[in-house]
Amino acid sequence: MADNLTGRGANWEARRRQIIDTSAHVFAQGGYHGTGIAELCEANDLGKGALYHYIGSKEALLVAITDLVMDEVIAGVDRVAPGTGTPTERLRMLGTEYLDILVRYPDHVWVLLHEFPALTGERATEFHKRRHIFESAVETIIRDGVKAGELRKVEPRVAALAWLGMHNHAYLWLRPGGKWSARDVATQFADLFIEGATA
Amino acid sequence: MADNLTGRGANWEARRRQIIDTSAHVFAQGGYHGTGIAELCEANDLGKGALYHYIGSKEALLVAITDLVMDEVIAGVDRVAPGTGTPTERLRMLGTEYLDILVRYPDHVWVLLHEFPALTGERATEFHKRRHIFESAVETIIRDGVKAGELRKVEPRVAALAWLGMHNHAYLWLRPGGKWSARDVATQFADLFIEGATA
DNA sequence: GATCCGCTGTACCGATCGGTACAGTAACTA
DNA sequence: TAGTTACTGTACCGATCGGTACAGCGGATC
Repeated sequence: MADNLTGRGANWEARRRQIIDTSAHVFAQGGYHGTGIAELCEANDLGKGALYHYIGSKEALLVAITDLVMDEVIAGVDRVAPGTGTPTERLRMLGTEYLDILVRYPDHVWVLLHEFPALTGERATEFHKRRHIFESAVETIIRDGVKAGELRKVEPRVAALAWLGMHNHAYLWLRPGGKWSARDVATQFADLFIEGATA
Repeated sequence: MADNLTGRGANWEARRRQIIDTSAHVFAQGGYHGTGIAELCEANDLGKGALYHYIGSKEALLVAITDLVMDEVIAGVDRVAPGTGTPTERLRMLGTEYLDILVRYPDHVWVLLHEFPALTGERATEFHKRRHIFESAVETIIRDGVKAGELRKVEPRVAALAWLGMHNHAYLWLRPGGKWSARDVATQFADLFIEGATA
């Protein structure tokens, strides 16, 4: 009997995941278009035949990398649903969740944020849909904060973009085992965003 | 007699600049590695011979695009030198300067922020040197603000990275003729960063 | 009118691009 | 042991890559 839907064994799944992770690292170094199939083969210590047996195509590999991150992001958004605290509390939680993903998957996130324009067709629309879920979650929380009188009358869209910019940008410098932990930085970001930097 | 140092006429200079701008737009659409020379030729309505007469090489074109932006950024930093106001005033000024550049050169900035890892050798080191000038200018202003008691005891490096993230990220959505002007957004960003979002 | 020179298109280069075909191989099953 | 199946390396595909060589063009200069 088939023990999964793909018709492939568990080994296949595990090896595929391994290839995705390794390739994410290579893409993060040289970029998607800048990295050739030959380079991926070498990094994964595989021939082209074997590689394509697992990945299907170069773009499918890119999709797998981005999906991995977006799955986590969407799960994070769900965990910070309405009713799990005040708007500012939820904003703090979401920031922590997001930076945690960023530290756990630095290469995958790098690829996601840098190369998503290379996605085509429905892969692209699917990605944009999920990104919109995340971004509008932030905006909605801020809007709720303003409505509740917890935040002053900021422009929710601009404030959300500021928040997203602060956090997204961390993919360039926040590293596991670095000087600051994801939790540290998330707290400092939240303090800055909510309280400001004024003495 | 030679009327300039390059030995090329003024027409050459003007046409070159035009090619740089057009190519920046193409790169911003398809990425540096994702765009072929043939595509650049078509966009500029030029043969390969003519194109190379002006640009020298593909990477030289990338350098020209990034230099154009960095020249402006460094000039902006110089204009906000110490003694031109309090730290918070200078931070507001720098934000306005930066977002203004971002709106005036949306394509060039896109290329800069996305493709600078493609720079090699001393072109790369030169770029990093100039980027460091900008980033440490932000950090120094914040440090001065804390020292002067104008800002609370934030971690200057993290706060600077938050500030840079907010502003850098705007290259993805801030557009000339869009809903918000660079000045509007700069003010809102500065208010958020300095005063926070709390009511 | 001859000469010169900035500029331009065309033809071409070797290398690499992403991807496919297929023959093998090793391990497991009947 | 015969057959099956998942896996893998090799050879190869046409297309495109970034870049070069060069002949020719037109307009300015003498």
